[in-house]
Amino acid sequence: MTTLNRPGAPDGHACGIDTAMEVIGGKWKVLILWALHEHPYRRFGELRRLLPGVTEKVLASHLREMEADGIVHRVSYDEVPPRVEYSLTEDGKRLNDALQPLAAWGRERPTARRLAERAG
Amino acid sequence: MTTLNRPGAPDGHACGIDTAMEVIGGKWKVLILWALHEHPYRRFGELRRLLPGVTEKVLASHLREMEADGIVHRVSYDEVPPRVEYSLTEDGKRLNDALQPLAAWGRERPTARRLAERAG
DNA sequence: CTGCATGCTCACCCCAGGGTAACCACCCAC
DNA sequence: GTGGGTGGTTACCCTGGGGTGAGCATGCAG
Repeated sequence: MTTLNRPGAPDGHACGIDTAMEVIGGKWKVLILWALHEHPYRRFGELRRLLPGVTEKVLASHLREMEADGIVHRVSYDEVPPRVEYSLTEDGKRLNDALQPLAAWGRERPTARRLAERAG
Repeated sequence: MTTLNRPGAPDGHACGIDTAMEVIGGKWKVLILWALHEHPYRRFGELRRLLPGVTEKVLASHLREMEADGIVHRVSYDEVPPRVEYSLTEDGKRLNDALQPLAAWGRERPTARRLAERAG
């Protein structure tokens, strides 16, 4: 069971966060989202270069899932060499917007304790 | 490397989302956050009952990490039987607030494609 | 003495998600 | 014919996060 198995949340709330968490649950998904937000209409290789450390396999599978989730749009041009362009859908843009407060929280937070712990 | 290994994000943005994602990265953390938001000052056992499916081990370790991250506050009363109360810190409350747009996105989203796919 | 209730810890196992690397089909430049 | 660049796929391996179940310290009710 990879989903959060809650037909009704703790006390009846639909909550919705778990839905969102599933969609952005991959290791690189928020970064892909962010990259596509900053650089609309990128090709596979460009995205790969924008995300140092990601492997082709993982990038491909993440993009595929995000496409299935309707947050990225994929356009394949029938050329040689092949060209594919990825962009955010409207829903993806809204997701990105919804992530901004979280990003702000992350940036503002008062010197997280566990970061020190990890560094040490 | 469990962190997202980005001294500077894709193109120089600090981004901050990855920080937040680390903090809420556990399977049950957002639900704990939510539960503590709806029911402030809950005991371990109560929390457990609020999150059907979570095991003691995982709940304990998640609470521990969240405490280390400064988003939950733990108060242990020297009684018998032991009593421990968990609550959100100010930072935790802010995190919860920051999650609301995400929750809204999750609730509003137009019939996610992969949900159907999973059901089928 | 037994059981129950609390809030954990410990030892163990399992599997999915992610990493590694090779390969494919296509065409062009050399 | 060899190499490069495109956007992938396939096979395999490996780690760690989470699940399972037991145990522990304590005191009270029965």
